[in-house]
Amino acid sequence: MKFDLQYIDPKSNARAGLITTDHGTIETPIFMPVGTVGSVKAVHQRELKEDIQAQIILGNTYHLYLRPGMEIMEKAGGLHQFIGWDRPILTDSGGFQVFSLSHRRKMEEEGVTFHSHIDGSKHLFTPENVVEIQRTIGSDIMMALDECTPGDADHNYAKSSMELTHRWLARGIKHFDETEAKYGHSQTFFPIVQGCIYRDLREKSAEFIASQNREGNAIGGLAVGEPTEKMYEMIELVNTILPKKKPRYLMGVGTPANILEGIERGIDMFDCVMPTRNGRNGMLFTKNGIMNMRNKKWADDFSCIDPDGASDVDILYSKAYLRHLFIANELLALQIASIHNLAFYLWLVKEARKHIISGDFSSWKPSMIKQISQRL
RNA sequence: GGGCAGUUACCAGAGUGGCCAAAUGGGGCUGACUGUAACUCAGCUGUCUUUCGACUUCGGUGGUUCGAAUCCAUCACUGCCCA
Repeated sequence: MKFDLQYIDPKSNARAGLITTDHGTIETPIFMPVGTVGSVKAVHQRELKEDIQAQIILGNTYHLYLRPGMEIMEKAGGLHQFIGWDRPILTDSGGFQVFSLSHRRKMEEEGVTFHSHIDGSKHLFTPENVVEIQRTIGSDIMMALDECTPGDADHNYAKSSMELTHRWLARGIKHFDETEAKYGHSQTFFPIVQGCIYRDLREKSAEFIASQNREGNAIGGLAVGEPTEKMYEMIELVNTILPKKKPRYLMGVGTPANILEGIERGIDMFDCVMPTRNGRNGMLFTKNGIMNMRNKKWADDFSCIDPDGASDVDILYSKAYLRHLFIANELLALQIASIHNLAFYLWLVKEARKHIISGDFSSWKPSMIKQISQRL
């Protein structure tokens, strides 16, 4: 993997760059659609490429390990082959599942023991076997096993959780460096900053992560219940420490506004389930604000979904029709909403990149945030 | 013409003397959703009131009773069966 930092906004920490992988180049800042189980829910690969213009998507170690399992994954020749996607893939390590399925797990020095949400069977993730699994998946960018510290953790818990994440990281890196990619394309390994909302911990974690000298770095444990302002404060702090010449990935974030604020603070990569999940639940993000498509007010609004929309579905279908599809529980509603929202997210980061390059990001951002935050 | 069953909120449908403004589903309205156990979840859905609460309801009318959606009479309507 290679990162070229192309432009830095004169008035903020926003940057534009290029990440090059064996599966192609990614223009940053970028939003990465989440395809947990090897599918961006309700969206075809063709739509991902043509309508949404996704440059990289996510997969998830935890989910793919449980199903279809690594035997099938290896026989398939890796995730790219398996799902018919020839662009880059990033895989999360399962650290977030350790957090979100917390009532079914046990953290230990060795790793995390958890029960499958599918059949209840017991499994162990270690920093090493998670690297192994991601070797088998064949993701271009793999993530270290971490504990995603809850946003309301106290300092003591956050500190020991962070220290465990750091010890796991050392083991993960060692294993990564001792093993090889399986399918002929190269892989890289990102460590993850933790530390909850505590400045001293975030600083310490960012320094430790930076010292590992990997090709890119991630910030985790944010947007997990802490106040939004705290999140911005932590991003700002961590990015003063993480190296400028390497991509920075803010994990799991967020709303369109969160993303612009993140870009301003020097983040290059984002992923979030929000455009797809909220889309499936009837919420549309547009340049002019947020719409709940189940609301009655759209029932006889025959104007197109979004006249300024970034994808064909925005012009092809009316608000009234999309509302009808949601109320009638039709699958097409989920497809249209997912395509629209993802296309909007990708449009937003592309637009941000343009303004970084043209040098007026700082004046463009606040007006954009104001516009997209309205409720329609 | 005779017999039987039924009529409950937007719909379906429980409730068969007080704990009933009335279960449950559906439908409707409004929210929530941030490294996806999520086409999910929550609230509201007779009227008035911010709440407490008050008021009007269970086909119509008239009774019985301290008290009726629930019991009785009668009328209307619906379904099924027999002529």
